[in-house]
Amino acid sequence: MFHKGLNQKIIVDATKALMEQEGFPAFSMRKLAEMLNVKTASLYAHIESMEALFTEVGLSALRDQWDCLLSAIGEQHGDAAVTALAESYRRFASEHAELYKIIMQMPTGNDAVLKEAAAMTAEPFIRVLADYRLSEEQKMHWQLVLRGLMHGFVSEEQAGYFSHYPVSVEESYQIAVRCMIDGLHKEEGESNGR
Amino acid sequence: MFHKGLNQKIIVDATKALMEQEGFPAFSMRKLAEMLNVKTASLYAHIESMEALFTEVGLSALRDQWDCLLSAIGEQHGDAAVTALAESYRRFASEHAELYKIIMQMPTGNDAVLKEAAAMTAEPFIRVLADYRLSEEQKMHWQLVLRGLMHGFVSEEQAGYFSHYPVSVEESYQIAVRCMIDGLHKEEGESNGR
DNA sequence: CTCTAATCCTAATGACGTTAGGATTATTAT
DNA sequence: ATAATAATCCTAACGTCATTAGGATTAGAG
Repeated sequence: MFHKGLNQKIIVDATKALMEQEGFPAFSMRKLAEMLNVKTASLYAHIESMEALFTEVGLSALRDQWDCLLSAIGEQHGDAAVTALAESYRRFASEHAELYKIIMQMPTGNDAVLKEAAAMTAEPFIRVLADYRLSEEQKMHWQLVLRGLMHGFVSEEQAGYFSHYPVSVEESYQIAVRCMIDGLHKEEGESNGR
Repeated sequence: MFHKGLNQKIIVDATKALMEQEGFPAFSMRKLAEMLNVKTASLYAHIESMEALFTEVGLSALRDQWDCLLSAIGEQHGDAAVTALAESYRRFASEHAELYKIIMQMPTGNDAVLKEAAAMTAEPFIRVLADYRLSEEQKMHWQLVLRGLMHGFVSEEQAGYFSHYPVSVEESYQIAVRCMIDGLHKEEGESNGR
């Protein structure tokens, strides 16, 4: 049985499926090859290394996240758009916890990949902040602030540090997001788009 | 050469040193054994497994963090205490980036360990929030909010997602912390320690 | 001074990622 | 149609990894 029609896209998609199913730490080239009814060595005709594969998987997952966030924002603007972004950000991360881990582990090392990943991550936040009367520099700051908050919340939650708390984590998240929105308005008021 | 006086504390300390020096992913039992002038197998007389070792290392790192944060807060109160906590949180994470990764990777699985880790992580935040006129439930929410923000910021920074930005990340962090403090005061005003 | 328990070693196992080189099939040029 | 070329997948092997079993050596208790 030769020429089974293997290619990079098939391998990347299978890797994503395997990781979502068994978890990121349990992944191995052997299991991936078994899943594709192929010997492990055959994979190396289409990918350079496992690390390179992880990069491709990360970029693919990042595109999934990008789609999810942008479609959640839709045609909304201002506070509603921020709220929608925050809600969909947390939902994507919890529904694709393993892929989310890869996204966060990916950019170490390769600078070109880092820039592509950073741009894709930033876009939904840039879009949502466009409606606020802030300078470009302020928007940049608030982009980092929003991303930090959302990622941090999701990350602590996934690590398990927020379990066993006698309060609704969902509600905590909403408090945080509302706090950010208040902060955005305060900043708008203090310096009218200087 | 027998009976070299190996014990768990020595192994844990050496692991921390090795990780801080060469990074978390580069760690191996071989290197650890070499560092201690011992064969790899000998380590297993004092630790159950590598994962168990990681747990001990994580708890030890968490104690280091606990010391660092509490001494930074010192006798300060209110907004000054929150600011000091935020500043020291970010500093500890950047000075001990590899240990910080372990802290965040540790609690998966073992529930007893998770509770100990969660309690130790929470304490500095609980102390800082004690000065605000808020209900216990509100304090709980804001503890999660503050932790989420600080961790998220630090984590994105370490992953590399905040590099190549034409603004001072330090300043972004201060904006975020000030926003949180404003939020705390607003919450105090709306419901006087209900 | 002997017995026991702890300590450390040698040796081996199985899983892992990765590479080299050969066999087989598809594609292209004649 | 057929020969030359390229792509695809395989077998086999290597070195590294964490981990375990069992034996040799040493320290401390009776």
